[in-house]
Amino acid sequence: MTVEKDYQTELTIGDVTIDRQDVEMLAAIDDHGSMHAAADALGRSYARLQRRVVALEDAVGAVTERRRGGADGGGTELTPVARDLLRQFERHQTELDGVARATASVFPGTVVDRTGELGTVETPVGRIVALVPADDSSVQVSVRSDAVVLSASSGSADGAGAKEQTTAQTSLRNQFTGTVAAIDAADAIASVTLDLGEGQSLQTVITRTSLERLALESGADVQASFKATAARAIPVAEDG
Amino acid sequence: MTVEKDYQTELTIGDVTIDRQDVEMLAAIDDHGSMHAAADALGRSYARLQRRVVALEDAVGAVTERRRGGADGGGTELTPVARDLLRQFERHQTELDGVARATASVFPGTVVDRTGELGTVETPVGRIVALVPADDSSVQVSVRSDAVVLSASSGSADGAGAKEQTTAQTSLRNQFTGTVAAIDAADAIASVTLDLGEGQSLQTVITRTSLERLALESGADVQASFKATAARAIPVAEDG
DNA sequence: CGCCGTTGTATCGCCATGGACATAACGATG
DNA sequence: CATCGTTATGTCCATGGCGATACAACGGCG
Repeated sequence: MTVEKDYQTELTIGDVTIDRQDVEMLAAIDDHGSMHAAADALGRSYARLQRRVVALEDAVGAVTERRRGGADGGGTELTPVARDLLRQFERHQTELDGVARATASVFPGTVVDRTGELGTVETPVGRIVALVPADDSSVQVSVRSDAVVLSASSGSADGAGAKEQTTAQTSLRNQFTGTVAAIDAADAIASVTLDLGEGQSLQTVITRTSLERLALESGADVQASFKATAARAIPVAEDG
Repeated sequence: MTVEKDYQTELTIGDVTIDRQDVEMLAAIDDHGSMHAAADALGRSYARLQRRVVALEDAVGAVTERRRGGADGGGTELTPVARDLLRQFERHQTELDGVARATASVFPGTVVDRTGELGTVETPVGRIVALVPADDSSVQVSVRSDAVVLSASSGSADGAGAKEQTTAQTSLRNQFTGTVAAIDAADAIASVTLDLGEGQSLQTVITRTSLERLALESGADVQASFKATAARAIPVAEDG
């Protein structure tokens, strides 16, 4: 039994919420130039569609310019407001698509310190500074794989010295060293799995160019860094 | 007229989708120990709630253990499967909450090169290597503020040399220099707005500790870096 | 063995959603 | 002025979601 994480995007303006169906409706009107043709194309009833357009305009303002009469009988065109709405919806959706599809690595831990939204979480692989939401002590820290920065661990300077230096001049608060456990390279993007020890692994997505530039290969040592604001702690229930 | 970006999280298992209402229902059953009490607490009808539980079990499997009879008349308890569902839903939601609340900076541009999912986008502030979805040339590049790494620009080495060196040993493909335009510091987290020139700005969220460590103040020069896999290009309609 | 409070199940009715259909208004064109 | 295809609006009806109610089944307990 597989569980699919899903979501429905929508835009709320005042007291109406525009969902995917509304967006498809507006797009169809834009495509066909009339509400009748749009309703026909969508397999919906004209009456319902027209009512919805009126409802939207009541709440949002002028969304369409509707003409009736004339040689062609009239027609309906979208206003810039409507096009802007379509753009915003599209962008909202693709943004969520992007972040929702991205894989994440999860580390169990306990919150040992807290300052405002920020906290320090004790995990098997060390302490992670992350965003901690409410007042929970038992949490899971989730790190999106597109937020993890890899850097060569075998540079000229090595060990704690290099680490100190790097953290001192960037805003990367979390830094771990690990060995490359697996590389899954596609055309332009490669997924790299790091073994951090203690049975914990960290997933990263980097470009193939970076993969080659860092000369990564299975078993190699690398440093993985990520910002505290990219790590999010999620409360976990105490029971099993 | 403000537009609120919103979304409804849900879990899809087979042919049923569990939405927030279902989750609240299960949680109420867990709280009160019986479906009657849960329906009462939620202000819903018992019949409807009971039907929903049956429907869920038809699709998901044993979600509750329902006993009838006995001194107390019986009761309903959640199975570990149900608790696991609740956890998954909660985690899914907080994950989306986290990334959806995060602000993002947007740069208009055109795709000038493409390799698989990856592409190079020409923007007013320079070229950005980003994930480009479909075959569009006119795009907007969106960079989440929690994915931007700041580093001191006024280090010992300066200019192109330092830039080359940094990019060579990390997986950060995009690097820009800018001046701090605004700092909005909260308890533990600060929002930093960079001016990249050409009327473009880049927003970043960093910890207050990093803010102090980098000695950032308005007008200071900093280097902002982000991974190509953290930048997403979104197609934009050609018309206005 | 009856009591009790719960779970199971069926049925009715209300109401919102939405399609099907009819009718009017509109305005350029012939 | 009639035509024509569209918009605008109202009415009817089917469907589904959901509350309300009723009744049976259950099983420990007094």
